Amino acid sequence: METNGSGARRRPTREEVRAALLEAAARVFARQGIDGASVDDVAAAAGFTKGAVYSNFGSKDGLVAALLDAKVSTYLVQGLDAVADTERPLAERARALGDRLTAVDQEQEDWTLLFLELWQRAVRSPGGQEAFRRRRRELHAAVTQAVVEHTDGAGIPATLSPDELATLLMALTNGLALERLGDPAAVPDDLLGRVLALVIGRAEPPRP
Amino acid sequence: METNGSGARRRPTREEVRAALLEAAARVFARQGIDGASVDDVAAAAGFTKGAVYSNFGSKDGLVAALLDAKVSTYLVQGLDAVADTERPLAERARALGDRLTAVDQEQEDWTLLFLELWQRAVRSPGGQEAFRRRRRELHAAVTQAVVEHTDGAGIPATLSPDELATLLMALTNGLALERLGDPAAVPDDLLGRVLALVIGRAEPPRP
DNA sequence: ACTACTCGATACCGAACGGTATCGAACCTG
DNA sequence: CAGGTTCGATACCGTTCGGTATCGAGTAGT
Repeated sequence: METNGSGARRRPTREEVRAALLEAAARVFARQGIDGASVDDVAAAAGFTKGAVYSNFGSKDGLVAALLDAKVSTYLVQGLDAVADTERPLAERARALGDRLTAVDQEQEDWTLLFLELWQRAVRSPGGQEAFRRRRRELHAAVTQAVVEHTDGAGIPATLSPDELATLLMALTNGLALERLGDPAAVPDDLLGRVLALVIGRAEPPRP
Repeated sequence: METNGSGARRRPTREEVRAALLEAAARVFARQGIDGASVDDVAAAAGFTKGAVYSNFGSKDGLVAALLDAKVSTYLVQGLDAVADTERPLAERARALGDRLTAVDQEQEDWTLLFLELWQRAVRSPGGQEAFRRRRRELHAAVTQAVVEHTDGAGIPATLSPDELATLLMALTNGLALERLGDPAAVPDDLLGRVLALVIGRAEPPRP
């Protein structure tokens, strides 16, 4: 099974190679852009050569698709986890959610940039549009359900359905991330949370 | 290309050529992406060849920069014009503004896509970052001032400063446009207007 | 230990692109 | 009409990149 230890050179597992390539792709693509980075660049950043990429992913598009899959699922998990604790009052929960999403955006810095580019590619490519929209709907549905569970019975404004609230939440998160990309200082850390609390807790008076 | 009334072949003005190239660039870049479209493609779409582009803009980046300038100013004019009429009540004005911005996004369809790509480029390029941030601040300042003028004395929530309201407005517009890009049906036309009215007119009760 | 197989490394190809040098026709000027 | 200038058309170059065919070291089965 393994000729590990001292002396013998071990060949990395296929999974190890895959993971290393994906991680390198995320870094390099985010920094240089997907079109701006060559397959050689990505492979080299992972300590391999082109051959490894084509052996594992078939094409550059295959690598991009795999990266999209990995990242989107990560995003969904993060989002759901952020709204997991159903203990505190609603407005406070909204504020916590905003802070959490903001923190995610900030710690992953250039991931936003890559996310935008993946979005563009998906919209532009004829085949990818369908798959992307399916993923998008899944995420939307998950967020909507979470919204329903959290706001059930609470005094949220009737002007916004849970469905629309989910859309608003996603749009706001992405929009603020975009804004922060252009000018990090222009977007306070707690802005998202305050806006969410404002929209959600409309029935309650503001407590300074 | 065109024959004049007197029978002689007329050469188009330099300004005509410039305008035609910019218009073609907006179309072609939006559809194929900036990196995805060659200088030949753009020139051909305008009825010219590469030579015209390099004679007028010096480089592909020069063309992109000129296009950015033209489009951003258009955007600002549209936005300011949308909030121009200061007659109607505030909430109603907010709703009208939302509808107007939404309409702009919809009629220019793939402009959003191009806008995103320009944004990316600006953030990524070392020199462009500064110029882009300057433009961004100008736009933000203009929007902030408009917000101050419109909400002066009205009962807007103290949780959001005019500055933050401007950021929120821009982020929301872009975020919803992004969302609509992925799934046009998921974003109702009047959502932006309703949310704005909700945030702005927090003091007033909702009128169905 | 021999053999068959896996899979990344290497060398290479054809195409596409940005950019440039040059050419020639359309326009000024006198 | 003549000479000069502008400016887009054309041909061409160097480079880069995605993709492929092939090779060879490491691995597993017997």
